[in-house]
Formats: sequence, C-alpha cells, structure tokens
Amino acid sequence: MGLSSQKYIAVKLLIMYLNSRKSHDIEQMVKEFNGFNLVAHNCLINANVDWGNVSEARRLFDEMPERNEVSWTVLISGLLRNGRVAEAMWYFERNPFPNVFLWTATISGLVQNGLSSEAMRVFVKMLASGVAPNDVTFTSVVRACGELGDSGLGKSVLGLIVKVGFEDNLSVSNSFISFNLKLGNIDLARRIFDRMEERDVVSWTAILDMYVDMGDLREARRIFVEMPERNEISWSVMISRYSQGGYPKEAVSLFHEMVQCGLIPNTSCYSSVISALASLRALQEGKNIHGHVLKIGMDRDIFICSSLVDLYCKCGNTKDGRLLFDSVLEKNVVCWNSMVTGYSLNGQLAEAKELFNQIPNKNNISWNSLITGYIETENFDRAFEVFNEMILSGEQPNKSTFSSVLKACASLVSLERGEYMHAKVVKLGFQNDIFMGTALVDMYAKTGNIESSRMVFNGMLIKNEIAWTAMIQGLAENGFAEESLAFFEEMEQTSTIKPNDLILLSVLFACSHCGLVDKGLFYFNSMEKVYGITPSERHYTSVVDMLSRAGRISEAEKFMTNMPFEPEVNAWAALLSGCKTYGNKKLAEKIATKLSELAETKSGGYVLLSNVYASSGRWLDVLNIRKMMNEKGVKKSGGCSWIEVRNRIHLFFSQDDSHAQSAELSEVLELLNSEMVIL
DNA sequence: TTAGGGTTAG
Repeated sequence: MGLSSQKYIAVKLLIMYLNSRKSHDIEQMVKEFNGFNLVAHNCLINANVDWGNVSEARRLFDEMPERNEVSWTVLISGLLRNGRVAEAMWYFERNPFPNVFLWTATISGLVQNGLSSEAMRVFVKMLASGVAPNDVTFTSVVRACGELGDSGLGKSVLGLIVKVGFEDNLSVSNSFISFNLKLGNIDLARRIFDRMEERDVVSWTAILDMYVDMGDLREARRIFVEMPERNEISWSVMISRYSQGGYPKEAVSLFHEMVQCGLIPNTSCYSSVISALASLRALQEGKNIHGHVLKIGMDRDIFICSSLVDLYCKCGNTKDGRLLFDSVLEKNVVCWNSMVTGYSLNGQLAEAKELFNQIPNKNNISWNSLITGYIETENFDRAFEVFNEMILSGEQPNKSTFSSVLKACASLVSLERGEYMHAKVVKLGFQNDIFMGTALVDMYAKTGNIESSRMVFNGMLIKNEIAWTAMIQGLAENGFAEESLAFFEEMEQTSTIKPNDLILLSVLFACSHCGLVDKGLFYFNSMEKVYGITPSERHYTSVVDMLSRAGRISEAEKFMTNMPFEPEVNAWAALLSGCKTYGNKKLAEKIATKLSELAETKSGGYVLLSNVYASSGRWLDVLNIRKMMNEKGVKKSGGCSWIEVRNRIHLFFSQDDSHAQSAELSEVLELLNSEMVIL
C-alpha cells in the first residue's frame, strides 16, 4: 500500500468521523482494510479519544505492531485531555520520539489538568534536553505562570521569550493578556492589547471576557458588537457569562441570535444555553435542544450531558435525568454531581445517598449536594452527620458548605452548633465573604442571639440586599421592633438597595408590634407606588394584625372586605384575637361562623380552625373541633419538638413515646411536676 | 502540540 492511498483512507475516515461520528462504521472500515495501516489506526485512536472512549484508545495503541510519533502524541495528549494524567506520564517517560510537539502537548495537558507546577518542571527538563520551545510551547508556559499566580516567574519567562524573539508573536501576546488579567493587572492587559500590531478574535475575546469578569455586562456587550471579528467562542463567552451571571433569559436570546446569524454553535454554547434553560425551568425548549444535539451527534459530549441531566432534574424529571446519566460511558465528577443534586433537589434522598456512595472521585460539591438535600428535606440530623463524615474524609468544606450548615443551625435554633461553625469559618478565613456574613447574621438572629447578629452585620465590609433583609427581619422577629425600623431607615438613607417584599413584611411586622399603625399603613400604601412591589396575602394579613392589635377592629374588618383576594386564615385569626382583646363578641361570632364554613371547603381547614380558636384562647371551641375531626376521621399531623444534648438531636412527637429513654424522661417529668406543686 | 470558551453545590 503506497503512501497516497494511506492518506486517502485517513482522509476518508476523518470525513466519516466528522459526518457521522459513528465508531462502528469506522471500525468496520478499518477491518475491511487488508492488513495494518498506521495512519488509519492513528485516526481511530484519535476518534476514540474524542468520543471519550479513552480506554479503548489505549487498547488500540497497546496492540499496534508499530508506532510513529503521531501515535504517541495522539495517545498522550488524548489521555491528558481526559484527565488521565498518571497514565499519560507513564507513556511520556517511555516515548522514543521526544520532539517539540510532544513536549508541548504534555506541558499544555498538565496545565489543563491544573498541574501547572508539574508543567513548569517538564518545561525546565525540555530546555535541559536541548529541544527548542516554539511559540505554542510559550503560550502554554505563560498560561501555567498565570495559573500559579506567579508574576516573578512570568517575568523570567518573558525574558526568555524576548531572547528567543517571540515577543511579537500573536499567540504569545494573547497569552500575556490573559496572564495579566489573571493577576488582576487589568491596565497592563489593556496596554498589551492596545499596543498589538495584529489582533485576532482571541485577543478580542480576552478583552471581552475582561469586562464580563468585572461584571460590566453592558461594556462587554459594546465590545462584542464592535469586535471586527466574532467566532463561536466569542459567542460562547457571552452566552455562558450571561447564564452564569444570573441572566438566563438574555443567554437564551443571545443563543437564538447566534443561530439566526447563521453561525454553528459549539459544545460550549449548547451546554451554556441548556444550563440557562435549566435555570428557567424551560423543559420543552430544553427537550428541543436535546433533540437537536442528538441529531448533530453532540450527544456524547460530557458538558452537554451534564447540563442535560441538570435540566431534566431541575424540571422535576429525575427519571429522564437518570436515563441520560446512565447512558454516559465515562462520567466525570460533574456529571455524577449533577445527578446527586438532581435527586437531592427533588427530595429523593435515598437515591441521592446511594449514588453519592458510588462516586469514584468525590469533590466538595458532591458533599455539598448531599448536605443541601438533607437540609431541604429538613433532615438536619443527617445533614450534620454528612458534614462530619466530610471532615473525617479529609475533604475541605468551602463557603457553600458553611452557607448550608449555618442554615441548618438556624432552622434547628442550635446556637451551640452555630458558634462552632462560626469558629470554623474564621479559622478558614471565610469571615469576610458576603455569603458567610449573611448566613451568620441570619443564624444568630434565628437562634435568638441578636447581639452577635448585629455584631457580624456591622462588621460586614459590603452589605447586599440579603444581608439587610436578614438583619431587619431578625430584629423584628426578636422583638426589637424599633431598632428594626431604624435599620430599615438607615438602609434607605445610606445604600442604593431597594426594599424587597420580605423587608417590607418585616417593617409591617415591626410597626405592628410597636403600635406604630399609621407608619405601618404609610409603608403599606407606599409598596406599590414607591417600591413597585405588589403586596401579597402575607402583607395584607400583617396590616389586619396591626389594626386589630391597636383595637381598630372595624377598620380591620373593612380592610379585609376590600382585599383583592380571599383573606388568609391567619388574617381571620388576627381579627378574632383583636375581637377577644377588645370584647367585640358580635363580630367574634360572625368570624366563627365564617371560619366553620372555610373549614368545610378547605383541606386541612379543621386544623387551621382549631389553631385559630387556640390562639384566641377559645378552648371549648378547640375541643369541639377536635371532636368533630375525630368523628369525621380527619387526622392531624403530630406536634414535634426537639432538644440538642451533646451534639445529638433528640426528637419528641406528641402522643408518642418512641424515644429510647421515654420511660425515664416521664419519670423525671413527674418528679419535676410534684416539685412544682410543693413550691 | 497553543492562547480566548463550557457542565454541578450555597
């Protein structure tokens, strides 16, 4: 077989690979080909690497009777591209063709796997071996310096580059732009860009990304429009950053715009747009994209698959998510995490736990997903257990982990654990993070330690809407109504943050508890006009409560009849309680009749009704309702309480003695009771 | 063989 026909076969295989991406066809073709063909074999290895069948690629390589330098390069760079560094290095040590391509492929592969120090060591070895680096080598080496955040190292490499004469090379200059952006030298990056004689789409995209990273999406959009040349990566930068930055709608419309312009989206664009659709819970459009991805043969891409798993799960369809997950041959940790998160989000904790146990290389996101799942299903005990297991396994908790566990401490009203977590946050140096600050303010407020809550809040360098909400709400709910209002006024005067519906609810709550009725009514009436927030049922109920507490019963009643929706049961309860306090028996009876009617029509109505009677001290009515519920066979979910002793949560249910020490506890209670009688 | 881009947790 001559070289030209070998080339012919290789080209044909490549065309088939690009068109059909069907491994089977290509394998068939290689088999039909009489005898061994080196070029075809190399192509097949390359194709398998691209499809993620790395083990198959390695098998093909190992079985080759003869290999050339392309075979070695394809295999080693393929292994590195798929994160199989140890295997790649094993082959690298044994490679009989140490040319510049292979050195460069290895250096860049190591950098891509986050092993920049190792990459630099290989680079030094390369220089010592006498092989001269080329421009591509330098771009990878500069990237490694950037990843290491080592500006001194970058300067030494620049010296070498100038010595060899690559300083004006386009790729090398581009890599220096990103190097400086990584180190925060924005001005220097911009100066390099401005000084460049020739710029390509990569240079422009780097500058575009700079504005996106700074959070200036408008300026980024301007650069994007003005760029002399745009390719699919420039588009993908825009789409992904809009998606990640909390603008999923814009990301989707940008994707449509791209398609309308006649451009072909790459895998990045697809994974980003699917992620945006997942945020929007847009299942149908996501399914359309999935169909399209299947049609064009991108359905094996791990990024696309992980986003699709996430999409199906976020839309509540864990079954289809799992089906897709199972079809992925070589899963990475992100793919695993997407599925665990999917089960967690949908409350399927047994499935989440089972899958979590099977993850081969867990990272902290895997742990966080499971912890969050337990917290969302209010299984706080298990959440803390998993947290402890995480620490024991040697996995470092991150800010997300603490955000979750602090939420659990708040829900459990467990100050002791909260303080322990706070200490850990400080030890790891996370205390200045805005998420941490907010979670701590909330935890301390919910556990009743308003002093610490205030201290953390005052110490926060930047305060966002969520932080202010936690503080204002915390103060209001802990009975510091006046202070809560003072903080609200301070927020209005000193920040640009606009009040949200939760803050206004707290403000109404505070006004109600301070007896500042007119002030409360003023804020309620300002909601729509000044703040552009439509009041919800809860806001209306709060006003009813406020008027009732102040004895303005007829006003409260009138307010209720003018509400744009059916009043909540809590609103009736507030009014009834007001009637009781101010002795309005006639209206109280009217409300009682109304509530009985409501109980008939609403599911769980009896329970609510009995709660309403209980809250206004009408115990006879409570007993009657309970009797009626028993007759009709209506079950009430039991009351539940808990106490924390030596890091263990003890749960107690009403009319239930399932606690292991319930007999002893009863005895002690009886003893205490008798003591109280004596006193 | 490269520089610019992607998926998951709070």
